[in-house]
Amino acid sequence: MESLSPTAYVILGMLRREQLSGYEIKAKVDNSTRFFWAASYGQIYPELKRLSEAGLVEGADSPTGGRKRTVYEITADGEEELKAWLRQPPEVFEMRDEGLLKLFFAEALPPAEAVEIVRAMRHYREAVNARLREIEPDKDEDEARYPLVVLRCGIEYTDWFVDWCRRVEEQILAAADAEQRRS
Amino acid sequence: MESLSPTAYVILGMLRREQLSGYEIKAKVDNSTRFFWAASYGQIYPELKRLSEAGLVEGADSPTGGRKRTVYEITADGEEELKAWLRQPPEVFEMRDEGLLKLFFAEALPPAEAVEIVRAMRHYREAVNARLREIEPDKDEDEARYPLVVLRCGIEYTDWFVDWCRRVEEQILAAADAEQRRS
DNA sequence: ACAGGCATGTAAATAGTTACATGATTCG
DNA sequence: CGAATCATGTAACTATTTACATGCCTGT
Repeated sequence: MESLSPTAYVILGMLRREQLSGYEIKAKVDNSTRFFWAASYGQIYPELKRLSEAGLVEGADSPTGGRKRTVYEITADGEEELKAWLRQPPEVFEMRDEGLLKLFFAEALPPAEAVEIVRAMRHYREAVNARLREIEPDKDEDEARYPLVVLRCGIEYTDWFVDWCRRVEEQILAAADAEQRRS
Repeated sequence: MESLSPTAYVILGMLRREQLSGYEIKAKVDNSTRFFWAASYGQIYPELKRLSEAGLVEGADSPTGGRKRTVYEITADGEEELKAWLRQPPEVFEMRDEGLLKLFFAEALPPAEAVEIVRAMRHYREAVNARLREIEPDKDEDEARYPLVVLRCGIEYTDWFVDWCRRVEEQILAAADAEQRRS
């Protein structure tokens, strides 16, 4: 069998706990894994079709009133595929942070403008932190142990990042001050 | 003017400090921004051509012996373009971490296997941390202030992440223990 | 002589986002 | 009634990686 796209496993993982429609999967992803693994409709719907053809999920019509709707359920094969993937060591660790990239090149700007880059980075992380803290109390400790562990990772990470930004902001301003006094 | 691809700015940023060939740009990226902004040959060479056509960089033949080689230099327009970009608030903050994704779904595995996911994550971050610490002493404090700030961000981040992994590993094993004793 | 690094480039494949089209239902 | 949300899907675009092809130079 051809290997599955990484996004396929997000779908299998989500379906392992409950039956969901494509629309609901997208909503779940946006509220949880999105911060370290996003997925768009453009991937979810075609992928559901492929998984269905491969026999890893099964769809059933389940209209809400007259609105047509297909809910998917994971099959035994799907669950095996998911577990086999979980047992492989993770390989993708990617980060694309435009803020860090700009800061890296910030020598091209005066300190007062360089510090703005870090401030923008901090504001973004503060917003994410607030968003994650909103989600936290919803989770039931027992029912969602690992999702909660991961969520708290996000909170702790953004806490650390915000603190780092604050320190760097001060550092840049202090260095600029010292330089000005020297001249 | 059409807006530039994000990778174009990596090139402009690198060329602002010194003239470089495409090959050298790739090497620089691999030793610095790669951890938060990668670029491959497949992007660098075509992008250099485009930037050259747009007048933001200028290439000059500079063969090493009989081996042909083109070094690029940033133009005044290129520098303006770079600064204008640096002044825009950063927008891309993406992360794709297969380890966190697997951990999120780890309920499908027994704790002894779930903990392996976290261990793999830790080993990866430990390796990155070691790599960054190797690079650190090379940097001259004054000549590369911002690159050093960013590098130390990477070290601190991986330090934090490794510590988080250790704590989660213990937590998972402790929970598994408690559950076993209960039955 | 040959391995490894320097050097440039392209083609194909894969990934992923965005925008759009369609239409039903629910809530205020 | 209109806006928001539920629901499914596709097309076009952008980004990016991987693999390959080519060939020179340096050190062993």
